[in-house]
Amino acid sequence: MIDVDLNHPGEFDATVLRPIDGLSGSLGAKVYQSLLEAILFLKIKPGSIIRKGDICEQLGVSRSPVTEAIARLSSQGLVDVVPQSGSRVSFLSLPEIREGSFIREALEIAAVERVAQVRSDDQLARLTRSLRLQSLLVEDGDLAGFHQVDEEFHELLLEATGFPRLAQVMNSLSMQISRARYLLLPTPGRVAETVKEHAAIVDAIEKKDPAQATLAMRFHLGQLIHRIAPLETERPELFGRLRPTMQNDKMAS
Amino acid sequence: MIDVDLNHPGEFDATVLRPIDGLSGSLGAKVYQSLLEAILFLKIKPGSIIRKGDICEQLGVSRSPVTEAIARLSSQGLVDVVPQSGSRVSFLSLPEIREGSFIREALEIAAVERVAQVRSDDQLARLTRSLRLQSLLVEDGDLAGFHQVDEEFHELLLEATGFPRLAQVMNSLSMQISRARYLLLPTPGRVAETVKEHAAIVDAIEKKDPAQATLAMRFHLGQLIHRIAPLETERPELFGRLRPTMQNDKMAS
DNA sequence: TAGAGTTGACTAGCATGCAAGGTCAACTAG
DNA sequence: CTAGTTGACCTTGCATGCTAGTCAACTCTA
Repeated sequence: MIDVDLNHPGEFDATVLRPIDGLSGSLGAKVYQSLLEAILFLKIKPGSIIRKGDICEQLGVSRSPVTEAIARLSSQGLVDVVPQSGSRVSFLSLPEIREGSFIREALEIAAVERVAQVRSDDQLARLTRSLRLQSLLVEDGDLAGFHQVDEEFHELLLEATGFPRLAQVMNSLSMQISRARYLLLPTPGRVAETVKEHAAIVDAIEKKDPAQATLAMRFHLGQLIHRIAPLETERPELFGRLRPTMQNDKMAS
Repeated sequence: MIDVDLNHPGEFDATVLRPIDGLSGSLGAKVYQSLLEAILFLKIKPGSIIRKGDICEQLGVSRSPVTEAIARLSSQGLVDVVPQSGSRVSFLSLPEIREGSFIREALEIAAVERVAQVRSDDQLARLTRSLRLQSLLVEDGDLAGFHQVDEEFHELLLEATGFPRLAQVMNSLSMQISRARYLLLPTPGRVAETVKEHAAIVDAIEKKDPAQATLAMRFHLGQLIHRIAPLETERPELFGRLRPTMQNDKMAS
């Protein structure tokens, strides 16, 4: 009776939303950040129905900023909203994750290819420093810290292209991946390999060898999808059983 | 006196917005489409101040759907909105256009590389057909029609990857480019070259030669930025004199 | 008993009133 | 005449009442 039926996913536990007090920006932006964090860290399970009214009550705001935030999440594919009916956190979808990986690969490879050509010594130094920090964290077994620095490393690479918005774009495009990635507890063995792969990338950048950098990055990113794919059978409840009804949103960005 | 001062850009001419009657989706979606068209086709000039109240009046809707539409346009960089002050259509910015071109190049090159490997005969046939159509339109001197088919050709390529959202993503990312591209009246000489470049891409895809396809696409896309760059001096009024105050929108996607 | 039709409760979307903040111009003081 | 100040107007952002559409449960009928 209390058993969870996926067709009737219980309303999400109310207390998972971070209060918006410490956040910056407009109310809508605060609500967005709070919801985004909850969804990315899977504090709200894929498939959960979200009621605007509940969120209003929890966060102590009216429906306007909540609507704004949900619209944004919807445009990023994290929330499916059915007009006049309801909204739910989107399921994970392996096809969509593959597509996201393809896009991410395309952008990061192009970025690293460019960086290998135009890098400054200062940028190289920053990458090398990040690399040393990664080794340190691995030795200490600080997996959470490593995950953080790992993301920063990729951001550093993207910013080194001289295109400031590139990192933002990548971030908003690969949120599906971020969510899946959160499921992959980093293992000591894997992080060591990751550092090696990062080192290969930095090495190629140092030598200003675009072709080599491209190869290293391609290999590195290829690892991720191989680790994500098994999740579909391991955690089927996070993936929609049937393809999420990809309705053609006329307003889709 | 009637002369336009860029610091006081007159409100945009009211009649440029297509009525929302013939459009589909929610009211917000309709307003979005109407505004998007007006901005992309430069019916509203960059730098123009847009007042939600005016738009409400013109389209006969309330502020809610207009706000929704503008929020969306803002997230795509087509509108700059200053809280409690006003909104304006963003200026063109060569750095941003370069960044957009970089992203577009990365994605289209990756796409064509993949298509050259996994294409079906049917997909190749569609591309070839588009190519023939292009030649036809060039012979007829139908430049407007060519522009349309040109865009469809690139969409066709992206869809051939098997990633349905890729074309959408590209579209929303390269709206700055679309706007700049609209300024480049296609010339008979240029379209002929374009067809040749397209033919080179299709040829490589036919031979399933990813490396060649990549090169051909890279060359093809490289032409665009070379033609856009001079616009900054030819049409300075469309580019912000000072860098648009890229405020760090906390909600930026 | 099974199925179709109806009804009711719930949702998101829309309209509109209100408040907070910013801009600009006129006015005042030096 | 110029610089600083102040105040009114105008904008967006937020709150809230209302509308319409959807889904599910229930009832009536075959």
